[in-house]
Amino acid sequence: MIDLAILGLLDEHDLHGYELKKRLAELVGSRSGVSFGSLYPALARLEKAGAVKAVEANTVDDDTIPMTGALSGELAAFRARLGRPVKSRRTKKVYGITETGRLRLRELLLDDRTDDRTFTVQVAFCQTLSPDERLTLFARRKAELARRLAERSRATDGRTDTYRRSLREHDTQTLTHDLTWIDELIAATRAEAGDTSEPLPHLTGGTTP
Amino acid sequence: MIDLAILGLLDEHDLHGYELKKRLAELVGSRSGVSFGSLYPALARLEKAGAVKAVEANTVDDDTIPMTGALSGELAAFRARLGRPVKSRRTKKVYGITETGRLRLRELLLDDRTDDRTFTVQVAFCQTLSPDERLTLFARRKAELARRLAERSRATDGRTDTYRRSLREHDTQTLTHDLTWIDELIAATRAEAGDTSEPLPHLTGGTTP
DNA sequence: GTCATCATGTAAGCCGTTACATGATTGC
DNA sequence: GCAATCATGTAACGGCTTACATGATGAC
Repeated sequence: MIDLAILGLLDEHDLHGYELKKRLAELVGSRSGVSFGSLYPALARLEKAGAVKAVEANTVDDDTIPMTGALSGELAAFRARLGRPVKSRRTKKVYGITETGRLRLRELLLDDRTDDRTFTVQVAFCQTLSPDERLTLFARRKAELARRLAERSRATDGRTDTYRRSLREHDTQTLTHDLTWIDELIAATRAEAGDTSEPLPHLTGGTTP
Repeated sequence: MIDLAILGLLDEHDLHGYELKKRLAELVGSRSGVSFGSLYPALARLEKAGAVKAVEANTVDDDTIPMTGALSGELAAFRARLGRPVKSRRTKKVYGITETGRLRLRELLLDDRTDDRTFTVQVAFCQTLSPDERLTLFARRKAELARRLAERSRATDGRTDTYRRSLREHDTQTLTHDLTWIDELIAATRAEAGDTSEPLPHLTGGTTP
C-alpha cells in the first residue's frame, strides 16, 4: 500500500520524504498514518528496485511546491555540480519516479488483492487508468462489499445485547453506504466513458429522484 | 485487540480455539479476520499470563453450543477425571477465563489507546462496564472522531480531481455517520443510567421527528 | 545561542500473516 | 478406505511502530 501511495504521489511531482509523509497523511487521514520508520525504508526499497531515483535538487525556490517537472532533476544536479549551491540547504533528498516506477504504479493500481486501505489509495490515483480499467476496479470492490453484506445476513446471532445489535446495524449501514458510493463511482465513470465531451456529471449529487 | 476479543468471548462461556475463531470472525466481520497463526499463540500467551486456563472438558453434548456457564469447567473436568469420558473426542482444548483474566478484560475495555478495530470490540463487550465507564469510552471516541473531522477541514487541497474529491466527501460522510452513531450510544447509555427501570429506549430507532 | 521545526535515517521489537505439519472425527 | 471438516499447533517472513541518533535551518 505504501508503495502505491508513494509512486502515485511521485507521479504527480518530485518530492522529498518529509513532504511525502505530510501528503500521505492528508490523503488517507492521519489515522493509519505512515511513519518515518516505514516511509524511508520504503523509499530506499523502491530506489533499489529502480522505481524511484533521487534527483539531486535543492538550490533556491523549493519552499512549498517542490518545483514542477521541467526545472527539477538534471538541471538542478548540473547547477549543484557547478559548485554554486546558491544558498543550498542540501539536506533534502528529492525523489522522482522512473519509467519502471510508472509501470509498477500501474500494476499496483490494477492489483486485485483488495484491502480496504489500498482501495482508497487506488481510487485516489485511478485517474491515470482507462475508464474500463477503473470500472473493473470498482466492480471488484462492489462484489467484495456485496459479499460482506450477504455474509452478515446468515450470521448466527448468539448473545446479542443492545450494544452488539447496534454495532451490527451500524456495520450494515456503513457497508450499504460504501456500496452506494461505489455505485456512484461506477455511474460517473460509465457516463464519462460513453460521453467523452462532458467530464463527470453530478458525481457528488445525492439521490437521483 | 485479539486479547480483548478472546477474553470477552471467554467471559461469556468456555470455548476452544476453533470455535473462538469462528465467533471472532462473526464479531468483527471476516475482514481483518484473525487467523489461527495469531489466535493459538495468543491463547498460549494468555494462558501463560494466567488470564485463561484450559479446562479439560469434552464428554458428550458439546456439539454446537459448548455448554452454558454452570455445566462447564469444573464439573466437566470432574467427570473426565472419573475415567468415564463417554465417547470423548479429547482433541479439543477448551479454555475458560480466570479471575486474572477478568481483571485484564476490564483493563482492556477501559484502555484509552484508541484504535478503530479495538473500539468496535470494546463496544461489543462493554455491557459489563458501568454506565459511567461506558460514557467515558464513548466520549473519548467521539472526541477522536471530531478531531479527525476538524483536521480534514483545514487540509490543503492540492491536485483534486473528481475521484479524489469524491473520496474526500465519502470519508467526511462516513465520519459524520460514525459520529451520529456514537451520539446514539451516548444518548441510550445516559437514558439507561438515569432511568434504570427501562433498559435502553429506541437505540436503533432512526431519525426522531 | 538556543529552541522549534525540518529532515533523514537506524534498530529493536511486536504482531500478524502465510504456509506447513499433524492428527482426530464424521459421512459416504 | 477416503475425503471433508474439525482442530491444534509451528516456522518463516514481512511490515509497521516506537524510540533513538543525528544534523541543518530559521526565528527570536
